[in-house]
Amino acid sequence: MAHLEADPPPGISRPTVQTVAELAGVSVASVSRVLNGLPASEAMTRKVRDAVERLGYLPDAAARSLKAGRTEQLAYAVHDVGNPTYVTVMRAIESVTRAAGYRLLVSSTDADHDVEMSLLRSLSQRHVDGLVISPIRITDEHREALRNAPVPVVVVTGSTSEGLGVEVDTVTTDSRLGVELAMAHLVDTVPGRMRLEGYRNGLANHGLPRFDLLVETAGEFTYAAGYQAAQRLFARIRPDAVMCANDLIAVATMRAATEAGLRVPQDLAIVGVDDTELSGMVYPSLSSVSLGSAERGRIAARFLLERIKEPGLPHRQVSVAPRLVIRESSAPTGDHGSRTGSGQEQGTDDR
Amino acid sequence: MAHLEADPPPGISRPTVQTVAELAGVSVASVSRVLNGLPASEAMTRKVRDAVERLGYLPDAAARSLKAGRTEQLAYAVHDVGNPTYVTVMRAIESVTRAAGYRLLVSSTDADHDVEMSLLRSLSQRHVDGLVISPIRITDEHREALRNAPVPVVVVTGSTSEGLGVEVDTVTTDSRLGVELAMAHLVDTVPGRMRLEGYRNGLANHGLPRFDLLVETAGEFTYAAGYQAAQRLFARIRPDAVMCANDLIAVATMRAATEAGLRVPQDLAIVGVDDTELSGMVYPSLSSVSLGSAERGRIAARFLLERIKEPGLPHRQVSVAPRLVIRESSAPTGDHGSRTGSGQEQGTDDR
DNA sequence: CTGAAAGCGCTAACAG
DNA sequence: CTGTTAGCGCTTTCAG
Repeated sequence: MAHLEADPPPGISRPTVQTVAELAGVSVASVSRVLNGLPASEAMTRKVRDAVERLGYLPDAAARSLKAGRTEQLAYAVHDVGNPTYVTVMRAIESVTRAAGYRLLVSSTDADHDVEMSLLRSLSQRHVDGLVISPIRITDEHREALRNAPVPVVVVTGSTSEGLGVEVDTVTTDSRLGVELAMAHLVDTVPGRMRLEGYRNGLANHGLPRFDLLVETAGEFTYAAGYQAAQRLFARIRPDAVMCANDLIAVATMRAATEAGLRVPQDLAIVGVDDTELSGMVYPSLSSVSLGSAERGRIAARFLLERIKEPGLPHRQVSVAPRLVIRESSAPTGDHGSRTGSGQEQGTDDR
Repeated sequence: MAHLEADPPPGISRPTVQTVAELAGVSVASVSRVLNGLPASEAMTRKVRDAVERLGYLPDAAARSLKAGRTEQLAYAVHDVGNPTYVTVMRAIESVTRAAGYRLLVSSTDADHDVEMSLLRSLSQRHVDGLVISPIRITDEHREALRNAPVPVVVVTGSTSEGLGVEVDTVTTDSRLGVELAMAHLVDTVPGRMRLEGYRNGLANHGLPRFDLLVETAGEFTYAAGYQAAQRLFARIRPDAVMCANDLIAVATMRAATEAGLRVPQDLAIVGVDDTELSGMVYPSLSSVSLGSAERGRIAARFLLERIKEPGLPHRQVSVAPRLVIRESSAPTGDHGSRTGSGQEQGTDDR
């Protein structure tokens, strides 16, 4: 790589303010002014725009950022872009930040811890003006990186933050409460199928004794893992209801149930968590605990923008209330279908 | 958490190489060398690392990019991050580019043309070293922007490129051929349900006369649009098979069919397009035309990396062969369930 | 209203 | 092996 004057093989190096200024016969300062909409004479403006047009000039973002100290970009770092939960959060963040003139970049770490850390570090190295991150769990390394981050960071999680241990803005939700809502619903609205007393006692005495197999999938919130766990479960017992850790697992459980000869919801009620777009698409549609993804995203975005504007702000931690969205998969009556289901969201779009 | 000298809230500016050099009692050049792993003495290395540690120093990406001319970042611009097709492409791009040491940023334009253009322009302003874009359709503005782009761009589309009209690397697939495969499959494997002769004639004479209602949804490749179109369709006729423009629409059609009292596949065969992750999740699982998303992503990534390395390369356009993946929704026999379906991908993971 | 000039933070020659 | 120095491309005082 002979580096010398760059590498303009067939091409002369791309134009700079310099080039534009020369072609326009004005100073670089004037070019900059025109480009940034600062006061300039009619003639000047025309000359500069002309030159810009002719050269196909585009300002260099790196140089501009260096000087300005801002990039006009924000980032959202997630484990898995494919997960519908993050999609909902992301859309919310984006709509808020875009309105404020920022571009949102999404970066996926694919559940790799090292990648996540390197991302957290490098993205915050002023490639962006701020960062929203949805980590699965917070390690000491995270804490360290968050503390050092030269740009504002907001953490969005789906589960209650167990006292993050760092001073950061945090938006969480009480997923435990959400699951409780779902449990109450299952117990109350699906009577006759469930041995209520034993169930309640079991819950009280040993935690969730009949869910041990599903617990095996913890940490792997994927369709595949859910499907296998559900198969194992149905090979052993025929439960009356299954509470799944997320929608992907719930949908997988629905399939496994059908294959095992269980009808949903007549024989088996199923509830998922996250209230993703998926829940309204499957048949029967899936009851799910909404963790307020859209709302969390919106709040996170607002927090981030506010902190960018005013870095000294005290750190805030809010928790969004979970909400149970009942659909066909746990409908009280065996009759599901045209009555309940259009497959569309009913009411607010706040997932 | 008093952090020593970090955390100057009302704040002294963040540390620079300058600061580090002073604290370490060495020159800025030495700091840079140590940080970039260039030859340095043991003692020097220690001193610098020490100072870096104490200051919590992180290099400024903008400055580095400005100097180096590279950002080590690539971007993938899509209309809708929520669409599973793009997710597959994205994963493929990322795994290739990450191996080459680049970070991938995803940017969603939410089907907004203006946003897409502004994104295309600004992202390519050297915020990234290269760009993959999946536009829905190419306008003159696109052509203009692509022509001017100061960084390499690769276009990935799902449909055959109608001669893009610009010199760019392009990765497409012959979706028309894909649909033909699906049509042949539907006609051949679902006999007895279909009035073959009339159907074939109809195809030959008038295009796809019985699909007019679905055609209404063109341009809106969403679940909601698909659901409504399917409802309209089933209110008018009871088709033997429906070929849907993508998986989202197909899944919506499945629900509408069920609600209309049509069993899938016994009464109605359904085939989607894109072979997304969704296709294996729904019940019955969805037959779908694979447009080779993963492969397209991989090729696009390779093209981009190669062009970054060697800008003078001639522009390439490749087309990936489509492939029909038959699942339950169009299974030849009315018997579906445990036989066909695990809900898992069978064979290659090449969507 | 416009031009000259001083850097933003970093890397890469070039000397020493 | 280490320090000095000249910019990368742009914005922004400060004079004119």
